Amino acid sequence: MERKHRTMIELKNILKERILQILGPKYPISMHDLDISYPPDIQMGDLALSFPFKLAKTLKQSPRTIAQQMAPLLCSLEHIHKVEIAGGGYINLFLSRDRFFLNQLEKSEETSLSADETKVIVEHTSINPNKAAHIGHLRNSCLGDTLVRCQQYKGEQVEVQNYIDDTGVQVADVVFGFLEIEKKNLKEIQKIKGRFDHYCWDLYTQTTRFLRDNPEAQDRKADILKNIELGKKPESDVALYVSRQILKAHLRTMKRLGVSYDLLACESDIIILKFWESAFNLLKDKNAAYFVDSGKHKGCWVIKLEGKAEQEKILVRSNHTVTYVGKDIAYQLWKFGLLDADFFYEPFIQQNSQTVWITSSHKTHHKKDFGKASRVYNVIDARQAYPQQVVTQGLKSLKFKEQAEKSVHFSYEMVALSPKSLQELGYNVSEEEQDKDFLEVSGRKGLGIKADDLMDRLEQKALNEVEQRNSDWPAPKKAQTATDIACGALRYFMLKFARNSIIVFDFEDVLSFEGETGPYLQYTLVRINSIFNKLGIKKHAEKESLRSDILSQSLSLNSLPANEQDDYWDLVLHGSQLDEEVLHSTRTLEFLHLAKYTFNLCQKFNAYYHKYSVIQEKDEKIRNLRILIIGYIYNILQKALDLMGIPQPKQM
RNA sequence: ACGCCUGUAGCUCAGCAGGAUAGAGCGAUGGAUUCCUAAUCCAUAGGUCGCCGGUUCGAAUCCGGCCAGGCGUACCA
Repeated sequence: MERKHRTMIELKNILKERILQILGPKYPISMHDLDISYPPDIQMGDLALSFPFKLAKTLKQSPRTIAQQMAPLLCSLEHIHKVEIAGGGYINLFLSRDRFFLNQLEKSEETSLSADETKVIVEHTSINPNKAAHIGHLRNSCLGDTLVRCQQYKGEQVEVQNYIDDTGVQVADVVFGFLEIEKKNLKEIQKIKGRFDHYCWDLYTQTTRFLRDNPEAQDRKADILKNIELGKKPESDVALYVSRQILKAHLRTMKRLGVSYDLLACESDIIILKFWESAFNLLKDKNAAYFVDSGKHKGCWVIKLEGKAEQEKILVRSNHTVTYVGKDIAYQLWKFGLLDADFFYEPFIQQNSQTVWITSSHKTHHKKDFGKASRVYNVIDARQAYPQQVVTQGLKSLKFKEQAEKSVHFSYEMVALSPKSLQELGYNVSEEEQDKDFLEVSGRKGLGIKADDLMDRLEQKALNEVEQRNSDWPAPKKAQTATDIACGALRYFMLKFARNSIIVFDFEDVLSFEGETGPYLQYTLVRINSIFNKLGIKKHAEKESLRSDILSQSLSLNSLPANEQDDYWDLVLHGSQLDEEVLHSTRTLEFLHLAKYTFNLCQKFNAYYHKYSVIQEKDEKIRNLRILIIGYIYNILQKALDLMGIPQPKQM
């Protein structure tokens, strides 16, 4: 009986099983050898088998000879209409094109992926709530949000958390600035007009400078930090106000990118609810943490790093305060449901139709079930690899082996600034800095590009482009389209690089809407939309009914002109690989695969679009086939853009 | 000093669980607008895959060494 495949992944699995059945009894071949890849050129075949190379040694025959013996046996494979030997010993398979395409069209709404976990937590964004978000934070959120979308697409239940360090040193700095430099009380702070996060951006820089020039003020700052932790007024009230205001600003910024969260987990609640005490008890019980009574760490509680002789990391300082890593171990334990402590929750804001929850230290009437994940991703930049390793070590030392393995530091490199872009921003670049390839973004120094400023600039540029092309549109439509394009441009930009590639920020690159960019992808979708519009089809239901009309007729790609057949087939084949790319991206945590796949699909489509007209085509069979392929690509493209969080304007 | 990462076209980057002729965008040059929107498409030029050695039928990809750059190794986060 014929087995239907929903996607290329499934077809490959079906083929692998069958090949193993056929060749297994005669040759020493395993599932592992049976990797099915793609030939470099569609003329050479649709799928490629390279296992003859792997068998050459054991069989003491040339790969080509082996391929020649095997090829005839594979001719009977379902879905395959031709087998060829190529190169030094490849076996290339040609699919039955009509059958494959019809199968794809029938099953286009399904995926072949499935969940592996009971619950996945992704923590991302986690910006210190003391200043405006900058481009480095945007990279974090774009990567994190794409991970979330891909995991959901795969079928996982995903919970998105954003960690709010509302009692940390950075918040204390700004509180110091307000109280000691500006001499403002809470009421006066509340009266500040304009973008509060941008105000604090400057104040933070000013404070850093002040503290550098006035070392004696450090005592007062330490005092502030302590009072924030202890909940003493007025410092703690100011800290709370500042951190909540900035948090709201961050959420607004991220909303512009289509990024949202399920839970905002606050460090202040971790402290009040004594998460650390619970974790500390566990660590002490199992001798995972121990007290040091001599040497440079005298008086501290530390944890040992596995495999690294003499390496220990401080969890509790000699003044009895807990380090960030210590609190993070407690938080990580809680995420896995391993801690004998829990938060309370209350709604923080409504975003679209979704409630964003925040932790609370007071009992509330809301019954929520956050945490208890079976896998956790922490989206944190590469410079924090070491503390992240300590967090995982905490789990390991407590013998939570499985959880340690499923604690993933989703690491990515920073966004840096070129000396050139710094000059564009009006900074004085020193000679020493001039010679560097890039300079690190520094919130402390105020060195960086604020996320909102960049978004504003992108939107302005997009608006100019929209004006040029569609001057007759109503203003709100122009504005919305510009917003969509700006978001698409930024999100694609953040995804197109490998994680461990440092992005040296350049305005020209980000502001580009041509070539390998988000707007290129959006434009491709707009073009397809436009064809449907001209065909008089605007609604999804109309598209579906046209599709089923066409599908009810007997169709064959052979009806297409000879030169078109391969171009058409190339689109079909490429389009079928979305799930494979999502899986690949999710496994490697490299979403550039998905990005580049989508870009590639658009390139192929745009070339096709240019060569073959749908509306002008007189031959009904050909026209129908073209309608099918553009609808097919449209669906795939929509899914791909959704996964990357790239908005889909109807026109542009 | 140790640990991790990076070095591929003029520039920015893919490709690295070994596999067919090393790709894309930008930039450069030359073309396409009786058009389903040129935010597009087509063509041309451009490479010692940092260097040396090793493993292999086969190395940009794996291993070792060297060179260059970055990041990290806080009682910061």
